[in-house]
Amino acid sequence: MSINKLAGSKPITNKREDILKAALSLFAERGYDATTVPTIADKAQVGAGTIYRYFENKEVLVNSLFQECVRLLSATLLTNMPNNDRTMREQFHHIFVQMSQFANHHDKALAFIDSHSSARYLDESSVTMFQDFLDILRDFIERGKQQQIICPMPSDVLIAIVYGALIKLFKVIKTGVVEETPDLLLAAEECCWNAVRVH
Amino acid sequence: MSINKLAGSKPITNKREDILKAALSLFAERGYDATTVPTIADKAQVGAGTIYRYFENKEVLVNSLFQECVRLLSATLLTNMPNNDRTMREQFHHIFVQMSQFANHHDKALAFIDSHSSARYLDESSVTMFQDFLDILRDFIERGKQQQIICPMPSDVLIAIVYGALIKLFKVIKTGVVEETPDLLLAAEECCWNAVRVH
Amino acid sequence: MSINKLAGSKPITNKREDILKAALSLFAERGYDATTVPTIADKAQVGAGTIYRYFENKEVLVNSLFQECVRLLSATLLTNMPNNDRTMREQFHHIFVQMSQFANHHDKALAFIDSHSSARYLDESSVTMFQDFLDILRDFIERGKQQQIICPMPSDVLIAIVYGALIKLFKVIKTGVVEETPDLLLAAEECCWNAVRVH
Amino acid sequence: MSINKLAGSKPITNKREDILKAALSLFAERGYDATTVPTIADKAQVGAGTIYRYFENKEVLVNSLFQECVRLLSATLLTNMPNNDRTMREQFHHIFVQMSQFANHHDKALAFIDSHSSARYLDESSVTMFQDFLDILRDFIERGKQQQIICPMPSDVLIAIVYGALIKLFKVIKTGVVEETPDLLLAAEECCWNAVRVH
DNA sequence: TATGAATGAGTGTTCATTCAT
DNA sequence: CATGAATGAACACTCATTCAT
Repeated sequence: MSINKLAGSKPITNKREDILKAALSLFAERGYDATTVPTIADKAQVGAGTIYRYFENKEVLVNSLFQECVRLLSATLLTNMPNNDRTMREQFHHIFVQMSQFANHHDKALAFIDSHSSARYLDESSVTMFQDFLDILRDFIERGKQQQIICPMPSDVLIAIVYGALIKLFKVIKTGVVEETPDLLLAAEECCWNAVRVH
Repeated sequence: MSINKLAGSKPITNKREDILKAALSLFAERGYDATTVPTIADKAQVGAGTIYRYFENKEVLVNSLFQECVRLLSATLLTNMPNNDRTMREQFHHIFVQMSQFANHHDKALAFIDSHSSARYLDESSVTMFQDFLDILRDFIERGKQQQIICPMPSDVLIAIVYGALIKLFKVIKTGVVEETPDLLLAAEECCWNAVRVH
Repeated sequence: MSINKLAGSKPITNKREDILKAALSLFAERGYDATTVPTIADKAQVGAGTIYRYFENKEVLVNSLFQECVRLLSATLLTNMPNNDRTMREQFHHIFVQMSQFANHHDKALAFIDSHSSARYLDESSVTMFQDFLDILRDFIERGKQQQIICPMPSDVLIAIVYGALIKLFKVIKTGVVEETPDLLLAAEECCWNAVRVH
Repeated sequence: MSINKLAGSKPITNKREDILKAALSLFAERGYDATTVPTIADKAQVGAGTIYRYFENKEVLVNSLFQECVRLLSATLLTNMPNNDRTMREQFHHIFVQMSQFANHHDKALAFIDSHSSARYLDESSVTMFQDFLDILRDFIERGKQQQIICPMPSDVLIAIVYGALIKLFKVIKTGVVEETPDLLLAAEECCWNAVRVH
């Protein structure tokens, strides 16, 4: 029996996961079109043909990966999300902290999501899932507007501002240009909050 | 005399411009790697070989285009830039308005610049030119910090927040999801300003 | 077990060999620049991409082929080369006979070697290997000069004369313009020997 | 009036000659297929289109050049050719000397002729003209055989031997590997003569 | 007459995908 | 299940040739 198997259980190394991890890293760094399937196979330490056992083709792979990343991001945002008897500011703090955690724990996932979120090869399911993620922000924004704590502007505009700011913020932190300290994060969070709150 | 010529001047239809325009549109929409040279040629209504009379290869083309776009964006930002005896808020208004104008007048240039600004095929000159653009924002930010009008945070972080917000903001406006009205722009400008100013 | 396999051995049809054989035929007949890679692939009965699994590019292919041909020619010349206690004439007989055998057994190799031996795309290794072949002739010539059996002239000149004569001789025989008989070969050998020996 | 024109006469610089000269140099050095028409135009200092005023296409150009070179070589060989009351040896001396002169006076013509004499793009007229040149050697050889001064072998074989030797000989001299002195030429001539004469 | 910008068919090469093992 | 050799369509790029000037 293979050393990789325990009787009746899953293999210790999961090839599907290896492939997704390799693809994430490469898609995030070079983009979908500049990443070849054999390169993914090399990085995942599997044969090129093996990728086609788990994903019908390259487009299915990128959609699977996108959905997995977005699902995880949404799940992260929703984890322990304070309910509505907490202040909007506390809820925003939660969003910011969870985004930050996601950026830290899933190395290139945020960059991958952002750079691929309007790609021509995303299928309906991927687009929907990304909208579902944005809807988490939208819900927050709209509740804030109802409570007259967040600016009375079209939600899409407010989402764009805060999402755009967060994406570039975590990107610049990731590059190491600035040191990530608790104080810095708190200050940046305050900036983003100031962008959307009523003054 | 040909209708295409004015005495002593260049031809009215400039193939180099046609190629750049077609490339901008395609690179912005599909990305560099997914855009084929023949497709650019078709859209520019020139032969495929003609592109190589004007640009040594595809990489030179994308760099030329990138530099031309960034140069124009920087020039737009600097046009009639109020000098330092105007308030920071007035200066920010100028930046915001000029960015908005650029987004309106140069259809896909902002999206192209943002999605290609950290591409592996950008040459040193392109990278420098993009840094020069960011330095316009940086100068503004740093003068604001000196005057204690802008938050005392690392400039790179503040640039990321405001640049990220602006990029996604003009993108969502461009898509037509929200109607671009003077009031909306003023409100959005205020949001972005609130993100970075001292409270 | 497949008919194409013998236990522990390579497949009976070797694609690398097929490609080299097809390339030899085409390069010899039409030259390097007039031979397209797809044409080689067709003749070798492989896909165009397959050639690039075995050779990095067309230049590597032509160099590999050149080296293989020259190595084989040198090996043929050196096979059973009589040692120095045989007369120069006997040694020359051996050279002539082996060249003739090579021309007969390796259909277009001699023409290919000659027409490509000063090509701009030959790499250092190919050039060296061809010099090594010429050095076999040079060694012979110089031993002959020492023994005052071969004309006291610059070796390069003598090599040119005898190599030039042999090349065109085997080419005309190959074309079938003249019938190759043992007598003809012996007479031609005598001609070539007379060109360089002392009278 | 142009400085290049004298009333009623030909232009001082003849573009057709310039093109042929440039083509000879490039074809001899890199071969027909590796030489581009624009490169010839550059070297000839004419526009690319100009070449097509003088030659219908690239194949017509190479055939015209080939024929001009071979015609000149034949003419050189026949110049002052001693008639039949001179000895065969004297006639061979003439052939050798004239070939040597041709190699010296027409820089790359001999290399060009040899490397292109069996090219697929030569037309009937070119092939005939090259045969006519070989027939000069053939006539000499056959007269020598009749007089039992030259070996009683197929003329094609003897031609191959002496022509092959001469080609490589003048090539090695041209490269400058050996210094061309009158003595060297006389000795080399003797070698070539020994190859074909009866012993 | 001479030009060289423009062309598009054809080149060398890559890569998503298949399938025999 | 897993593989990677093999494929051929599609790519970036070149160049013989044309034609408006």
